[in-house]
Amino acid sequence: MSDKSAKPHPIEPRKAPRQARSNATVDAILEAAAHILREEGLVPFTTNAVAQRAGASIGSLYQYFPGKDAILTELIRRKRQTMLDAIRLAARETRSRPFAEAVDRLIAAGIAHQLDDPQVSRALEYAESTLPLHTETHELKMAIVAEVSATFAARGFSEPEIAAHDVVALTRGMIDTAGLYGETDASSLTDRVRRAVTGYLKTAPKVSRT
Amino acid sequence: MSDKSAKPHPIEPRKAPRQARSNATVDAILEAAAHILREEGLVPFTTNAVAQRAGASIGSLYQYFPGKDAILTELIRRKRQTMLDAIRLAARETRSRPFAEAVDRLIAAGIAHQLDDPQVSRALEYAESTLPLHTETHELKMAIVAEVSATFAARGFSEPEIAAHDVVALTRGMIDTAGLYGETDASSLTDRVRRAVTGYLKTAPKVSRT
DNA sequence: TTAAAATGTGACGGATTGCTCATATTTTGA
DNA sequence: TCAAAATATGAGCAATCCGTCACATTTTAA
Repeated sequence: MSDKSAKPHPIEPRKAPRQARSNATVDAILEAAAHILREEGLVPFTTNAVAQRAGASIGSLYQYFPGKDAILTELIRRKRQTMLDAIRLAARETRSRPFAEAVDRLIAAGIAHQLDDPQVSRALEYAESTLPLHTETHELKMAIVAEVSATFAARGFSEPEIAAHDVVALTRGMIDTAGLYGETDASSLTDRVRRAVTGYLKTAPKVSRT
Repeated sequence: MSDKSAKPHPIEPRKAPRQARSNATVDAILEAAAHILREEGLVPFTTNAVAQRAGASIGSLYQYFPGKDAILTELIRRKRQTMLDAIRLAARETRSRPFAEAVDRLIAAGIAHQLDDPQVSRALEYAESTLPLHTETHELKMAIVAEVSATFAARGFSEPEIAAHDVVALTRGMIDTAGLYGETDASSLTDRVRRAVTGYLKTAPKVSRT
């Protein structure tokens, strides 16, 4: 009856490390966090466990993070930034290359993001849905769609945003499934994803040349 | 140092209810479990919370389930059975219908499964990855692929398993993303998924008619 | 009717988790 | 050099959570 449901755990970091030593501590904490997510998952992911694994004291941990959710948030933000950078790089480096190559590079960026550390990715993915990060999530998706969309628009597709949205979604689906099955052959996966994307794009409307 | 990582929580139900009363209790527990997953997620999902919400005592709960994981497992199994039934029905009812209609029906079954109760679906999806259910997961995927594959084979595709695998994966990706965005317009989603599937299938090899 | 089986109850003990705080150590900057 | 700022420590408390167990109630079936 009471609002037990709302658990507004703080998300933002407490204070930024100012010295090299504390910087190392924060890094160690984040690495330990990723390690636990990778090896044991979200359930045994506790502040005490993270601190211990990081070789730091709980006190130190709480100096920089107000709780486990803040650690997860930081992990998510870093991973996202990495992927977005890769996608932007791929898009920009293939501006004047053949379309097929541009598509390949974008797919490769997405695959790298998910296939690298799939356990951690999956855990963070679910964690994200329980965190108040929806605004950021939306912004990220928008940024990704914007990049892909620009690439499509430059090649004459008339509804680049929709195409980008759907291409990203179906690519994600295939990549996730592959990760689930423990597929490690990126080239085979790339090949099949390319076929799906290409097939889909053939049905997408193009700007009519009058 | 010790193997704290392995937490082999029991998964199988303890005993089956024999009377109508206990049957109702088990149902209430499962409904309460779904409710908590839907409203609060995996973190506040505790045995005590489930029992309280179900209007049963913890003692009763532990009479039928050895722990929270067993409840999640049962939830997953029931949901899966429902979806598989729907897919089989769709496949069988469209055996002698136009191919486009068969594809639509299969897509609709998948969409219904995910768009109905997306919060619960997401929670169960992550939970599944932490449970020793991989064998069952694989069997389910095989069963689904088998149905879709049979449909494809009957229409002359020469690599129906691969096509089915990829179509299921990309469909899942689009549906999941839609669920994430809170899309509720099933018709729009169906339309876009159909375009993706159709586009992909156009690149799939067909049996050559000699 | 009645004994056995099935079912339901919830207080509670042991274990875990989140997190603080008083205190110790290191680094900085003047 | 040395006081202030930054950083690190970990015992320990409050708040859960899990899960059992002794006992009460209901249902079954002979």
